[in-house]
Amino acid sequence: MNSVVGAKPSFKEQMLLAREEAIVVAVNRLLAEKGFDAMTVDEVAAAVGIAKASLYKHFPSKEDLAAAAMVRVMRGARDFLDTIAPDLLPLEKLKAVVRWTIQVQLAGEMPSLPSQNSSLRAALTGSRAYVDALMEISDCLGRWIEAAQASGALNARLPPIVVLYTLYARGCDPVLEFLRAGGQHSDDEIIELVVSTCFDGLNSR
Amino acid sequence: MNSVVGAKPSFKEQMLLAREEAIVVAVNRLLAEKGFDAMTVDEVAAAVGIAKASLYKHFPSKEDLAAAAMVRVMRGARDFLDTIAPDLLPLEKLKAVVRWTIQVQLAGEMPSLPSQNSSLRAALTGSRAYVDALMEISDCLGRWIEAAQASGALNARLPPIVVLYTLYARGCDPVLEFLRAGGQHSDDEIIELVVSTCFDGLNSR
DNA sequence: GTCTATAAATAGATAGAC
DNA sequence: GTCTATCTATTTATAGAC
Repeated sequence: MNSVVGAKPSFKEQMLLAREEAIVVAVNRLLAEKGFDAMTVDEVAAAVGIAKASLYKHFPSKEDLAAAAMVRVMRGARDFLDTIAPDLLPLEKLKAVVRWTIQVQLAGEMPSLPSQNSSLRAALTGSRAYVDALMEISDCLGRWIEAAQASGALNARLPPIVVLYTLYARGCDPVLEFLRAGGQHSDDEIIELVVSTCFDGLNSR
Repeated sequence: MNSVVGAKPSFKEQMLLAREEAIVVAVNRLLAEKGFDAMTVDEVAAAVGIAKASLYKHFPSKEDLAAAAMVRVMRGARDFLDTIAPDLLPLEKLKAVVRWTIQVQLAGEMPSLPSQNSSLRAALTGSRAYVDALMEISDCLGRWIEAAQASGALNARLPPIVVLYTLYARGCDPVLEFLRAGGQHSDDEIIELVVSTCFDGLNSR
């Protein structure tokens, strides 16, 4: 009974998890590069170096592959939140999150999913791991947002949900690729420019 | 020789143009609803009410259909720019453009194209009408941006190209659909919230 | 679990009659 | 130009041997 939660995984189970991790990493990269619709299961199999039929032994559908990649990203985000110094001001915590999000995108590791695809939405909302991670993240960010608004660091006239969505939207910001394609700015410059426009806006002060 | 530029179109030619306009309108709506990859040519044919083969008599490929829809949108944007009162302050002109962009999106008339699809990019960059309209728009917005920066209304430390891309990005802002799905805000409220976060940022002043 | 081979469905595009 | 019918390629997914 090594599959019990908390029990030490057997060697075989470790190999299985390592293989599935390799699959999810490949899916993650392909989702970032081409998006869900353009990514094919054949490409995933080729990238991992196994047969397509073997893929389907691990994940029952293309949607589940994408969901697993999203779970990985969400858990990475949640883990990052835990590394943020607790003594930072709430506003600085939020800026750190946005910087991290942009870095993931620039590293080619941010999956891009079509927001309207219903079968994909079903796979995501049906994934306990995904929903849980997303809720943890939203709760944490929500607390920081309210604290920042209470202290006057964030515009208190904006509904917190608007702030939250605006931060989430930095994770799929097309400005990044445009700026990168222009070739006029380094990645660090791009990060600071986007953080600036996000928090300070375009107006001068 | 009624196809000469400026000549009065014959009745037949008017019918042809009207039919193609109906096609492009349907494509525009489907592109806004489902995106390029998820939209099928069969759906377009069904929406217009003609056979798929007939579609291909008007447009040689799916990419050309999407390009025609984009040309329509770009020309609409360019025409809107011309309606903006010349005596407005540059900053107000830019805000008016963002409001218009958001309204188009909320009306379900903003095509969503995958930014990485190369065959689609080729069709767009190969369309004289598209490139011309895009350049006219960028030139106009660029002038307003520089004027707003010169007058101190816009943050002059931001490269104008960053401002331009940030404005363009409002055309595919996922915040809109999130807020709409939440059901807590009217369209007018959503517009003002997004305009506010775009120009004023999230920080308080 | 991994493989080869193949099924089943779908999509973009075309042939040819009218 | 419009239609029906079809082609061709691709894609998700599975069967069955090992």
